[in-house]
Amino acid sequence: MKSTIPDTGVPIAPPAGNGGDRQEASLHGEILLRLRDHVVEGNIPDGARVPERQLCEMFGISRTPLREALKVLAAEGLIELLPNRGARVRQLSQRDLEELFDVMAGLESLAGRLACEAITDAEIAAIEQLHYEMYGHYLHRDMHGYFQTNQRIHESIVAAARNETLKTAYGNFAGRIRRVRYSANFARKRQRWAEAMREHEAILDALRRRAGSELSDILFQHLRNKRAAAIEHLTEPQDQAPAAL
Amino acid sequence: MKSTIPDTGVPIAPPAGNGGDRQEASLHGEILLRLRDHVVEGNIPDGARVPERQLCEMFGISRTPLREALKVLAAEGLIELLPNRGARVRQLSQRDLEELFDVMAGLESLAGRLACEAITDAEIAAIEQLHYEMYGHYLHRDMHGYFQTNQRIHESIVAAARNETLKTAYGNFAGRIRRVRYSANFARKRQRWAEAMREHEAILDALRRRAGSELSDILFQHLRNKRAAAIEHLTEPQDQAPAAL
DNA sequence: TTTGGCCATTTTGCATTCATTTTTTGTCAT
DNA sequence: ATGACAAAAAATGAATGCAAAATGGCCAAA
Repeated sequence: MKSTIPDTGVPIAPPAGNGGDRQEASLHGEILLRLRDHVVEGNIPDGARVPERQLCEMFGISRTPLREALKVLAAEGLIELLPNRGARVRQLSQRDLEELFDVMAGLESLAGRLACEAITDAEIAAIEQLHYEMYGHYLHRDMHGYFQTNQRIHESIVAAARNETLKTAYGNFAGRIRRVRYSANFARKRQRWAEAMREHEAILDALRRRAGSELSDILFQHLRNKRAAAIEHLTEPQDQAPAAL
Repeated sequence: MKSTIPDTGVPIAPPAGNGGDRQEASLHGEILLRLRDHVVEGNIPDGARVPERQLCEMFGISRTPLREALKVLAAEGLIELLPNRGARVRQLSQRDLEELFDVMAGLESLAGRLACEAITDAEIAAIEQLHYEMYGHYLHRDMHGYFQTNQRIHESIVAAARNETLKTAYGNFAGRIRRVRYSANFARKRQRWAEAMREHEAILDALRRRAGSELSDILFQHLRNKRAAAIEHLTEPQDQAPAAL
């Protein structure tokens, strides 16, 4: 029996308006963006098989552009392609996470070093602004606000490095660990939280003095501590994390 | 066109790396490796249009797997895909090169830091061995040998970092600037060469003492100097550009 | 009840085909 | 002769078709 392919009702938002730099003329590019988001946002359970046909119906396209997008996502490390057995959302082992966090640490460390070479007073002022905003969230115990502002600070440092290649690579790696990164900040160890605030003070201080090498060290250590918190949080997820296995 | 791929019994490629795997079961994977090599080795002039048909004939396959490989190479940054106008070998501007060198510097810097955490005495001894070998090439003014050994030293440091994710990323970026990197070492400024040797002494020294932060700084500066030499060499290539390899 | 093999169905991988878009070419007018 | 315009040719983007492999079900035998 031939199941009629629903070519009319596309359940997922079509191109529509795009905010930012996300726009692709071709269909495969469009699919790539949407599929990447779909995966990063965690709509597919870890390690689950994802039949092409299902994704095709979901996006209302044929298999060719979808398969092209899958190949790219596999190259990015978001999914893995098993020969003749389809695509799976890549299951990140604890070791994978440790490695990813370290690479992120290296990239942010680099970003800090480069930022000190070129950052303007205005940019520093903007980051200071974010810092105080984040401090406010900290005082109010506003986890979500803290997380958001924290992200923006780190992104500001990366932007201040004035290196598009670095920025792109940073974005790629960040995408791979987005969910974990979020929960890492949610580790409700108040002590770690206060520690992170102090580290951010040191970051700001080094940035003001344009002390590249020093900032590099501080950022690396900061990310290393975040990594420890994340791993710790994942190792004992009895708290409230979804079992997922 | 029968695939006739010998069943090596390799069911699943290790999920650790994605770009560095040296063998693929599927045709598109095979093509990806061959095409990447083809591009990296410079068989296609910079910025030249590359008709799909031509590549298809070259590899003896149809367009589908080839196009999949092209998408991946574009995602890696080796080529660029112009909408409805085909693939071009990506032309690297001077700014692109500067950025790439800086990212490489950041990754090696990270590698050095991580290596200090886990490197064994045997590994250090091996690197020392390479170092003296390289010194021999330096004394004999053997550029090619020097380049090769130099590469192996840096790769050994990356390997000692024990981070497959880092290793893969490093390999990707290294591929993008392979030719330039080579010619960078060919800059026949004797002064720079001697300087590089001294820097390598310092690298080895810091590595012996497992001084991670210090090694991180040295490696970054070392790559920065290499970057300067490369850019300088490219800016005035009237000298003797090693165009044809 | 469990285990192993056989066959139907589904899914993947690649080739081929179809529809646009781009590029080239040929003709005509200035 | 040169430039503009139109049609032909070619290339790209996407869809479809087909063979091989994998998945799952079924039944027989231990």
